[in-house]
Amino acid sequence: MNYTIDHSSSIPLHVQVENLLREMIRDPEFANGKFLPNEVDLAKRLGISRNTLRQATNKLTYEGLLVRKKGVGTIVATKSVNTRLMNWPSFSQEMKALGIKIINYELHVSWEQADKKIADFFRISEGKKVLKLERLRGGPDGPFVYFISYFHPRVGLTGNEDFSKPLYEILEKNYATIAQLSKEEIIAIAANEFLAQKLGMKPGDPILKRKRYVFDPGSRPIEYNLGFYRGDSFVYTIESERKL
Amino acid sequence: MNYTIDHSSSIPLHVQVENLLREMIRDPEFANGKFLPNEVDLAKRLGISRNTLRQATNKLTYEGLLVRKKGVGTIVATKSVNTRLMNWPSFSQEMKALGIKIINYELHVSWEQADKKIADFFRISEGKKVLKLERLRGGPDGPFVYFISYFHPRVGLTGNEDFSKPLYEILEKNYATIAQLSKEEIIAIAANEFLAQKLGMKPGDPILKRKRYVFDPGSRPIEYNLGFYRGDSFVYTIESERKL
DNA sequence: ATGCTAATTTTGTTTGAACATTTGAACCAT
DNA sequence: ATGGTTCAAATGTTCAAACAAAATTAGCAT
Repeated sequence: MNYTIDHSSSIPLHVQVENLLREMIRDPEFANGKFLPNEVDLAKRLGISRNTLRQATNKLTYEGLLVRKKGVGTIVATKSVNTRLMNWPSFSQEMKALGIKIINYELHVSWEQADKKIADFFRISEGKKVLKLERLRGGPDGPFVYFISYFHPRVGLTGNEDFSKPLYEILEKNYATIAQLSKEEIIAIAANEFLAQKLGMKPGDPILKRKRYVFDPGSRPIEYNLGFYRGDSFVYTIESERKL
Repeated sequence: MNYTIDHSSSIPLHVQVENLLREMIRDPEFANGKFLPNEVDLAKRLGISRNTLRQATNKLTYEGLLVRKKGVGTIVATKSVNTRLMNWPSFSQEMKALGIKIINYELHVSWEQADKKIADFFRISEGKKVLKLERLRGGPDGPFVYFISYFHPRVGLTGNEDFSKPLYEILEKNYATIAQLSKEEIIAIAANEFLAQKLGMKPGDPILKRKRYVFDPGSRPIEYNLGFYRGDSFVYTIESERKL
């Protein structure tokens, strides 16, 4: 592998090194607990000073991607420790971060009359048609989440979009609608017959139910989302900060 | 205000400066959009090199407490800008918001040897004694959550505190320890014999398990918290904002 | 073998210096 | 006034060097 940096480039060396290291630690040769070359050598190899190298590693250390230990060396943080504050990860991003390849097991698009709950949230009249998207998704070992999404008519979805692609991509690229704020509710429920069958569980098994209300930058409702996660396979991770 | 630092102390200068700056920016004189003294002057005034000062400001900048602008100066981030994430409600606050009066059904305090998991999180040696707090709490209709908390020895709890009062009150008032950041994991599990008995459910019933890692403003671990919520009665609510 | 000691390796801390880049203000010519 | 240039101030980048502190390793004495 030939990780090198460009001294004549206009972008700062420590930024180049930072990006380079981000690639490095994704590389199986270094990933997950492996040692990085020691600072003095690595700096020499890259043709930069140790300080500049540390400028980059400092940032990655803050983010929790690297763990340094005095007298020992620098290792790539194990995944469990990881999970840095991504402000609001979409499902695809969440899974990618965990190194899980997403498989769509089922995908169903339909137009449905808004019931009271949805009409209230969307602030539209009851009975108006809204797009409903149902997806059974999971990893190589089988499905582990059943999604139901309703979209506000305003976003202009036709139902003919390619929903195998990440949702945020469809919304942002094709419709310039940017989700901004979400409100969530999470509870534990027992699987009913339907969900048990979809997720490969027994009725009564624990399921994580996540309701998500999504708003655009103008605080207008754009999506109502329900997710049913297999209790044994999904870990929902949150990182939050307290107001002073 | 005579902010000074101790050159003979064993704790690194840049850490002292970092803490000093944290106080500074809470000071009304600097808080909220005010300019910090320029780097060269401030370094000189503190009797340290500019690099050491930047080591501290870098961290605060990364945390979003300071905003630096080339050619202009460094200002304290305004709170509105800094509200990058939601407030972080404690259990008491959550319940109060829902209009539920909290009742402590059981309360048990003990000292326990830290196992590997806890020792790792607290960054202490395995087997060291830590305070363990177990609480069965709920509303008028019965208990609906079982809490287990472990506290870092640093916070200095004796075990004789009045734990019927809100935790954050005990920590902030008596020990000036302010929780700042938390990491959470939520999964759905089936109730075991013990939890079913405590929460008045049947074994196998769905339970929401919440792991919470709590850090102080210096990112030092202070509490490890486990919460087991009755699936049918508790709603966990989250509000988050997306970075643009 | 066991346990202590010393050497080595590696990251941590700190300083000083030089130059680049960006911003804003002062100044000047039209 | 307007526009452009210059200058000063502030942060940004980068290097070289020295010593401190912690962890591991090697070696030595018992």
